[in-house]
Amino acid sequence: MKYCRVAVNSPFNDSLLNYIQEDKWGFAEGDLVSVPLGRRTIEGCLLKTNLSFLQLDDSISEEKIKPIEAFLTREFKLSSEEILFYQWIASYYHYPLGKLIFDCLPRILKKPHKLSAVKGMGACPLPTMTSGQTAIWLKIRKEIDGTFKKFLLHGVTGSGKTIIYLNLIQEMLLQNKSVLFLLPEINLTPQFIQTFSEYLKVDIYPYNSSISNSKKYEMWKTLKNKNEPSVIIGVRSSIFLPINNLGLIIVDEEHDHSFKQEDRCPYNARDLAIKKASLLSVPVILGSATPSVETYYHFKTKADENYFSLKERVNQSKLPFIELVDLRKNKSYENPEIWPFKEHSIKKIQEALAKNEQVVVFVNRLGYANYLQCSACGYQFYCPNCTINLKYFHKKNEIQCQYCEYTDKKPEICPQCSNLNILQIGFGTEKLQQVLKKVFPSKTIGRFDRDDVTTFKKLEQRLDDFHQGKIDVLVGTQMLSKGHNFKNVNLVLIFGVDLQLNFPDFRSNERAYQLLTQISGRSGRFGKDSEVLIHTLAPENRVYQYVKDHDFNLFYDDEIKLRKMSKSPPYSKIAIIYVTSQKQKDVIEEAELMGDFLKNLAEKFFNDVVILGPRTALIEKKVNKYTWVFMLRGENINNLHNLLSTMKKKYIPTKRVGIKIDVDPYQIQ
DNA sequence: AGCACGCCGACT
DNA sequence: GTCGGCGTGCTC
Repeated sequence: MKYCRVAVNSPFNDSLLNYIQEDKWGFAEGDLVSVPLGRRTIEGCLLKTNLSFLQLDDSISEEKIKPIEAFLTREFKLSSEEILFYQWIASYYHYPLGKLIFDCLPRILKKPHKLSAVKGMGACPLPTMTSGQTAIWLKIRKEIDGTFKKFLLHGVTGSGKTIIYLNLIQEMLLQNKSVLFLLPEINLTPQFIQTFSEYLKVDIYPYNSSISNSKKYEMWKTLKNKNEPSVIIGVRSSIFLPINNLGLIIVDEEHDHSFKQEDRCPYNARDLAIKKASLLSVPVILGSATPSVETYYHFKTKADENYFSLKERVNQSKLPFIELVDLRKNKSYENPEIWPFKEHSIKKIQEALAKNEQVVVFVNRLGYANYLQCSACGYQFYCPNCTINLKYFHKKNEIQCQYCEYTDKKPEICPQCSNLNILQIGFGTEKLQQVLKKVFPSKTIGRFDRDDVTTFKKLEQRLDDFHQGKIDVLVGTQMLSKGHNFKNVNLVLIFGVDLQLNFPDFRSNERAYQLLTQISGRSGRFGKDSEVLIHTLAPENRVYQYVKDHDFNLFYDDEIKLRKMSKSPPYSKIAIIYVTSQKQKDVIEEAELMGDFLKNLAEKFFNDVVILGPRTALIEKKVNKYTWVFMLRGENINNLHNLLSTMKKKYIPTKRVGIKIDVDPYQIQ
């Protein structure tokens, strides 16, 4: 009897099960099959075939093993490189291999669909580069020789990183190799599709959540076999696309947290890009105006020769002048009509609009008021399903939870003391938009957040309207901050970053610095004197000063000292364990037991690993599920990994709780 | 993760 | 009686 090892789409036994391999099928490694599990049939991928019973490493009795049922498809299978890639990810993130594979693959379809790529025109010759750009291009070009190498392109906002990418991509295409271009969010796709198709004469494939499953499936099949070079512009999940003749991976905005997947397997696509490049022996280029502290540290201490920086903007434009608007001053007179704007900020907007320029207003919060509170008794309106305040939306006249579906009508009276005066605390995009509408009734004030821009189509439309000047002031969240090239914006206003700085997390300074620099970068990209107004209650905070001075190095030097002192990454590795259940009692009990187990294990075998917790998650209850967390920090990566795998193998929960491991977490929830 | 089984209280 | 909520055990 022949057996095989199958990674199945079920968490049972860490997704690795054994099945009988009947000769009639002609199965091989990488084949996608359907297998029986209990009373149902699930998907599986063959990892090892032609094994004898003795070669199965599990202790399992022979009579339990059932035969594989059939092929899922015969027109698609995983290559050995893909399996190696998935195996590495599964072990690094402590996630079941079979679950990972079927999380990543598109749904296998029976009937084929038509796939259309964007046909690159290649009509224009590449724009001439500045001497700085040329120098970097020549150096990287010389280094790209079909081996694994990584490069960091650190160029200030508006320094023209894209032109360098374009030249390198063209170089690859001439060698008949394809290029994978990763960007953090779907938002940036239209812009890059447009630029790339203008200059490159190849098929360009966008890959993101707006692509239907059938298109995704066709893309996987096509790219697996395609010999002509092409360019794929994709979000994080495109790192799994099997590209036949891949020659280069570019990760633009490498610092961006959108590369980190939070649900299912919590991978970071930037780190996977580096891993994939090394497995395939191809170069990888990371680009950013605000590199992550860890990336920068790596290049500065280990690969300085592959670090390249662009310190000047192109188009004769200068970096914007940054003014810190102190919200604490002039407490004596606040104009309630324009709150939270200051007279000064309104005047600045007025001046910009008078010059027929456009303005971007950033606030990292949705809605009208962040929460409501009774002025008499202090009662706050909480979500019944989550430990969070309900947000107030003015136009809908509702209070809403941001984690679950819960909504209620705006209360007119305090349910606790019947007081009629309910205060609106904090502000979001809707509020700023409304204030500006009142102040500038003849202007168009647009909004750009996930409350207002719900589909990719609307997103394209809204951006297009702004580019064409149909919107004068655009008020938006994070969505607005990344990589956009607005030609007529020379004034940007920023609100609410103080909150980010107060986040209890070792990355809060870094996040705030990146956010401020990126949004500021939307101002004055096309050769004018430009300005940014940052509204803050803490202008003396050093992060604001570094942003004001456009000084990455000072920020970094300061931050890396803090990291060293607190033994945070890059001086250590971090993992988080989340314990969840509908029952608070179960979560606490289980977390206590797991804590004892982990601390005991660390003490005996992994001395350098520090275990913090258990404590409640930042938001303890979300959609009626309670979460408690541990943070594990170790200087030796192997010890941290061994501790996690030992826990997974040996620890038997006494309660029915969910356990999730997050290696290299981005934010500690 | 599903799915079944079996135990219990509530409802006509 | 029997419907359904949920605790528990099992799946190569």
